[in-house]
Amino acid sequence: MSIRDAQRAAVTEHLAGHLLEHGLARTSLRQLAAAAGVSDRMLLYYFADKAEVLAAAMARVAGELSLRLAEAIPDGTPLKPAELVRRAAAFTTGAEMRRFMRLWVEVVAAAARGEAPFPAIVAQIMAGFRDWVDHRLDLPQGADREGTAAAVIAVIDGLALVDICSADVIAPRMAAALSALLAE
Amino acid sequence: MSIRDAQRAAVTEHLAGHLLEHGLARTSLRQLAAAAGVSDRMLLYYFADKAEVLAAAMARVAGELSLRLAEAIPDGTPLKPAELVRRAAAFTTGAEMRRFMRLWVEVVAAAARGEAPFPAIVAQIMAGFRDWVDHRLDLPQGADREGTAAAVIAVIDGLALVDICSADVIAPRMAAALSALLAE
DNA sequence: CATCCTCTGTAGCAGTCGCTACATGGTATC
DNA sequence: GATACCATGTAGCGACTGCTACAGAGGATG
Repeated sequence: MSIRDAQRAAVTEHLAGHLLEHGLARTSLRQLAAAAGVSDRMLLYYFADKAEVLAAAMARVAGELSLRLAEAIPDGTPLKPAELVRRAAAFTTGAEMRRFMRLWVEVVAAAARGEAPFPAIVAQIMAGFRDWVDHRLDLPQGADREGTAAAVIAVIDGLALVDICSADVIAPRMAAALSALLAE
Repeated sequence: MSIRDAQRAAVTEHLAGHLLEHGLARTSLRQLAAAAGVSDRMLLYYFADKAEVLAAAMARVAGELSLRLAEAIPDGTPLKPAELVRRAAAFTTGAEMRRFMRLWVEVVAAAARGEAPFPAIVAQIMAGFRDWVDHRLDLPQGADREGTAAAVIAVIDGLALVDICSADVIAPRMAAALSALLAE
């Protein structure tokens, strides 16, 4: 592996950490470079442009997220939707996962604004979510798997959205109340 | 009313429309001024600074949103949480309300980023949502009203979040699947 | 008529943005 | 040793950002 490739990997890791810590708040090239401990000039030597920088960092974040999701709820035994929502909600509202979810909401908003490279990133991560849910969903024949998977994701993401804009810690109470609302 | 106040009101209305149409994508002072049909110089004559411009426009949007919510589901007879979610979801995923919800998600993300004046705006709108839900919620004694209200809001917002980053129209299927997941 | 205040256009400031031209030291290859 | 390429720093470009200084037009008031 060339020096360039090694640096590229190291920088990507630092940037992923920076994004998880600060969200999309400090993402000018100069700020990203400072966070990664290199010059902005070198950032654009390792990557073609800013979009590629962010795409690489977000791909890394998505990889970590994917690992944790798979680890938190293995795909051995399918779960009824309500139970899947309960367990996923308990996981994603946990202290460690909040920064992932917060960044995710910010990235979705950036994608909605059409800001490159976020639309493509969001499409990819969202496909990953759908797969994750689909592999863990126990649904009767004839049910709308795709619609149900989307609904499960919506509930999880909704909890994150409300969580990041609430001053006090409301997530556990939301999750509990939600659990009571679900069938079975 | 002075010319300044009249212009201020007219400009605010144009800006609210601009935000609803384009989200937070085109919100530099010069772009906002062009959308309102005035010069950027005048925008800063009518308002103190950019934060006040956005705050005024968002207040107007919030007012419209509030009117429509109150109109869509009057607060005469309280509803069970599941039924409230169903009816609210059916309303907010409608074609006309999507732009409101999309803007809302973007504003929440901006607030999460700490970008003035969005944190204050989000706190205010969120309080309005909580009130709206609270006045329409039929809950047994002893239940966690605040937590349940937050959960209802989370579900609604989650549908919006998934909706704005989905290429095809998935909202109705999500809403239907969600309805099936809810108790009763 | 003189003076003041409200309104508005012109021009531009200082800062940040993404990105690039250029030079240079080092290393590998011939 | 000559040549070519990799890696990196310096410096800065042009565009855009939020915002402001200044001047002038026009009407109201003395």
